[in-house]
Amino acid sequence: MSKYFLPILKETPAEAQIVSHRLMLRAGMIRQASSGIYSWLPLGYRVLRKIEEIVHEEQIRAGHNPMLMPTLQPADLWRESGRYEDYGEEMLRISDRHGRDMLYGPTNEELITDIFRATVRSYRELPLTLYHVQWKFRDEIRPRFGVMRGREFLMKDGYNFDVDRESAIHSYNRHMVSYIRTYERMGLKAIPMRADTGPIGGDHSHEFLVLAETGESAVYFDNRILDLKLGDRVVDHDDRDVCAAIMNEWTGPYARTEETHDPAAFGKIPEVRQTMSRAIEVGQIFYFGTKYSEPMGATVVNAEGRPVPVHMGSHGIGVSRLAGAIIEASHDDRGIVWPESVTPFHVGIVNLKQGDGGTDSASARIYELAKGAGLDPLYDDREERAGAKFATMDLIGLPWRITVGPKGIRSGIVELTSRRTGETLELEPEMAIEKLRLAYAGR
RNA sequence: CGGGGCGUGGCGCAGUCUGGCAGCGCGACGGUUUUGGGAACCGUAGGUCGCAAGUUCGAAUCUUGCCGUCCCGACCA
Repeated sequence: MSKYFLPILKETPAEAQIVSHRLMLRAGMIRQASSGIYSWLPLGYRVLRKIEEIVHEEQIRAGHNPMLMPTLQPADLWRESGRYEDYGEEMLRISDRHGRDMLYGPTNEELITDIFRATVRSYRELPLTLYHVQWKFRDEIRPRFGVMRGREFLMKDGYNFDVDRESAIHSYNRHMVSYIRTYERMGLKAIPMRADTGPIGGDHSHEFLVLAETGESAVYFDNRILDLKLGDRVVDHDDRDVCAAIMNEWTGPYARTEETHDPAAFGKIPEVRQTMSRAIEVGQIFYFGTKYSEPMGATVVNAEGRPVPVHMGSHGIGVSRLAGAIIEASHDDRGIVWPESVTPFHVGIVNLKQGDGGTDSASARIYELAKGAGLDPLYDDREERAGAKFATMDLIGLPWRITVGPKGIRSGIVELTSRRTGETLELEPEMAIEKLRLAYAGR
């Protein structure tokens, strides 16, 4: 820690209104550059990358192709789809030195469709799903809540291309499955809810919402949906029936946002299961048919040899927003409580008596043992009192802490403490590392 | 865009009404004593008081304009 950049704040910055924003600032994860635009400091950047990595793994598992498109796009493509005017003030428009109209991409349907139409000719090259994780800019009227509603934000956005509606619906269902697993892995209970389609358009859409007091959306649902779990279920993402069954399982119980809420249908649920809450939107999937492929001429030749516009869908996960959403869902009065899967470090090592030969060498050895076991440790080797070190560890929310004290180390014992439960075990260092290795296995 | 705040050292704030040496707490740095839940003492550094113009002998303070930022509303894949 003496070599790390971790600017902890004892006092809460005045501008932060919600708990995730306060904790991210206090834990030195982010720093505001301007309204709705943030720098990700080393600790925050670690979390952001872990979230992004889980997103990638689950996309690739579902058979989707990672790529990277630019943030700056030519305006002409957007004129072609008709959205250059439609998108309005929320789109940041820029011109280059030659006076060409450019824009900072708020989404990528136009660009991906342009790539597709230039390269794909036959239905035999379908189905195809391309995605990337890239920074977006939407010039919100009023950014707020830190990274939860920023203007610049990191988003995974994907686009599927299918020969007909039936295939595209399978792509939709497959995305539902991959998204459910993605959120589960982050320790979140994200509920798919029927959604409005907004300016992206289309007639088939679900949003994924994480329950949180501070959420911007009011939601209504049958609490049976909270019991659903994908867990370790092995899923063949190419199997239409399997994906459709999971889709039906998760969209069976009533779950709607304010915008699509149907009080009559909600009223038919047994009263004890009727639940109202606030929630944070962390993703959305759409099927929009030929909305972009028709005006932009993205066609393939079908099995009968005739050109047909491809059926498309798009899907988004708010990667940077998730960092905030996870904190909203997992914190206590002392600080953040990271799920094992996204924690910036696996274990914090607290040397209670810095400068004591016994604790110094034991702490250094445990640090090396942890690294040898494939773990990321953070060693608090600062000349601070124990209380300050504990408070820092609690604030930054690492799931585990190893405490190295002079009394214990004389008999070769350290303490392994869970951030979530506070439970403490007294163990030899090797045993503590072994327990951690098992706790993180598969994450 | 409408309404309401705020802008003074890294952070949190007082000082502005009523013009007169730019302050407090935390943090940082150095030293000493400490070390099992945010230590104590001594010392040090750090400020174009958001920017510009104006009024005045004199402006953080008054006037005007601008900028930034936060909150409520409208907006929001």
